[in-house]
Amino acid sequence: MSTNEPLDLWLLDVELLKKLVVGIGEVSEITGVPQRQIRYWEEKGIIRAVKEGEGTTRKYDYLSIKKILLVKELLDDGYTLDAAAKKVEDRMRTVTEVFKKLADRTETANE
Amino acid sequence: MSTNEPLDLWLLDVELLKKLVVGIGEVSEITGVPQRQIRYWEEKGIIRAVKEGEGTTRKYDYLSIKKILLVKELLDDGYTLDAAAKKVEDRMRTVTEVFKKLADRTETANE
DNA sequence: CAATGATTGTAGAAATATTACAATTTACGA
DNA sequence: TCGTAAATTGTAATATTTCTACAATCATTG
Repeated sequence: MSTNEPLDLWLLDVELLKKLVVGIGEVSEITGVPQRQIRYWEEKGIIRAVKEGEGTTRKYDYLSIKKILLVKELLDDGYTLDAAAKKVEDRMRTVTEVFKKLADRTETANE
Repeated sequence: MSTNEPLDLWLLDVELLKKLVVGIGEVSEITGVPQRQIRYWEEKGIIRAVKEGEGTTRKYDYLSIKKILLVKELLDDGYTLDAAAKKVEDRMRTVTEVFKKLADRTETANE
């Protein structure tokens, strides 16, 4: 399927992707979930922001945004917030695993 | 090499990746290039930020950050800023192409 | 209806980022 | 060494974005 694997790997640069954390405003724009709601979900322990220190602003990484999108989807499907959270948890486990594997692969391949 | 291609593709979600734009502070942290310098490079037309409207803050996407990292590397190697910019331009052309291909692939595979 | 879950509103303060003007440093050929 | 253009850096005043905290509003269901 892939005819140029090395370039693909270079392009992905999962290490960089992991560092890409965006502000709540952006996340809201991207996902369509209001800032207020995102903070609320965080309050409830469903989402976790990457705080970089005390008295700073929230930052969200790729996986968190993915998670927010999933929760939103499930809510639209009629799930309860807690139920959605639980279901998403399972899904994220798999994703995170693949993410790690991918990271390992590119880590050794990229330099 | 990849034993679980569908999941990999789902994980990548290039569409999402394209929307991931981060503030200049983050970019500075990630790349190690001072904010001031990033703005300067932009002034010179080497970097391009994704402004989301008039009178708003700068945002940078994955490829821009990649670019900043490349420029920085070349500068450290003794290149002139203009020379570095030119060299990076070539490299980015390839990257952008692959990026597009990747996007096409996942676009059709993900929903 | 009452109670719980989920969301939304907002003021005032804190954190981040912007612009614009200017100074400083570096590299290098005359 | 001097001049000069390139490159970087400093910063004050202003603008934008985000934070917290307290509270109100809907919706669902027993």
